[in-house]
Amino acid sequence: MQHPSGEGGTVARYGTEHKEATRRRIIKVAGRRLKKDGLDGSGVTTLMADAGLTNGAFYAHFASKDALVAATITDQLQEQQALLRQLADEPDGFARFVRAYLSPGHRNDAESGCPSGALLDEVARSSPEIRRAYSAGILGVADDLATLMAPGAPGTGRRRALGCIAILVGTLQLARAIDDPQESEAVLAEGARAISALLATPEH
Amino acid sequence: MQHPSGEGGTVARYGTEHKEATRRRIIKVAGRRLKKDGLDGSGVTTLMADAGLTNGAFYAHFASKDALVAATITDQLQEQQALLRQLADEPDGFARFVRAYLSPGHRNDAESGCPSGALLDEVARSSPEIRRAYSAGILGVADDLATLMAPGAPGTGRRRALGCIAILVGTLQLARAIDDPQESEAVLAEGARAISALLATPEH
DNA sequence: CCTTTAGGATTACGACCATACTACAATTGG
DNA sequence: CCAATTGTAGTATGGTCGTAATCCTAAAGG
Repeated sequence: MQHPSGEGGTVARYGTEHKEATRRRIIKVAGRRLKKDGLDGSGVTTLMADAGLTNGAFYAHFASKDALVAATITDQLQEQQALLRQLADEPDGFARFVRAYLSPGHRNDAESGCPSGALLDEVARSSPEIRRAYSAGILGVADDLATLMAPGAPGTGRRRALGCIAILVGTLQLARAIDDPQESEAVLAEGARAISALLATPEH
Repeated sequence: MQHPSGEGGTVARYGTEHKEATRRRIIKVAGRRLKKDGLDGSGVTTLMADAGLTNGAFYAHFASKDALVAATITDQLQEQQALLRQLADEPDGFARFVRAYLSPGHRNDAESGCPSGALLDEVARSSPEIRRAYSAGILGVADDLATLMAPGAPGTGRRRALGCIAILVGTLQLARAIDDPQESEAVLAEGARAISALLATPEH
């Protein structure tokens, strides 16, 4: 294992970015699968098959399933952050975000939707590793959402944004769970009303 | 299977209520276990062991695990309904309910807390049988919560109550997931603010 | 151009746990 | 004391995570 006289060290036989690209592909497809079938409902074999690989290759990329879940949650929340930053450049960005979040389309497509809406109570039961990843990620999301809510005062209102996230997530989950189309859409509408009500109250 | 001449049918050798009592015991302890470890995280063997039985006896009481989960969710939501009815007789029942729901104690004790807060996103991914049980149960809860919110006008405001439930559930889940005591408590406080804001707005 | 070589993937396996089901035994009321 | 009902214990099948040995291939060097 030791190079007796050398410094050169490891020579990259594969292109340096090949492994990293594979890792990213695994994380991306795992995002969809985990949101669709849940953290406990998705097995390593299935997750790898989604990425076009077999189970054995998994542990060359991640130390454990929890490590993949943590990495995936971090990635998902960063993607959501990027979306919020993008909306910050558009007029009525916040209103458009809320409308899309509480839409029947988002309700019916958990696979490509908000990770919090799909997984929040499972995250709460998960290992510290996963909860740490979620906590750091959601605070970042909250900061960008706060900017979107009050473009004039950057850096303030993270906690108000967390309250807004709680409303959005709870509403989405309830609309998904209720097995009655009319009541489900009524829930989405009530969620939008709750957001408006929250915005109408003074900051603190 | 057909009794050729009889009406009397089955003669109960065990006290008629013995099996029913066992069934109820299973459902009660399953409520705690499922909320603690999740729907996917709890196995039939564990659930039966909690009730002091072994796995084999399970299928004398329930047709499948889904059937038990559905029965348990129905029971849990009926228990929540009973709590709300009880609070309706006391002054400031609604405010007290919200305060208890968004308390650190409830956040730290999912096992004996709200079933929606512990299981909502898993319910949304579950079989039609489970979703039906949840839907019927939560609408009952919403009706009683509506009465608690506006004691003067019974029967109205179910949808507003559903909006309130969404806020409570989302807030509780977020507070449980966040791995930072200060931010977690801030989330609980923001949830209470959101409820107040919702109450301050006109009905429709 | 061809061999060497190491990194990455495959297949196979181990130990364990899941649901579902079935004989068999224990219990208990009549 | 009988017999139905309830519970035990064990089985079947499949899925889980994680590990280990084998194979393949792409790149480096002669």
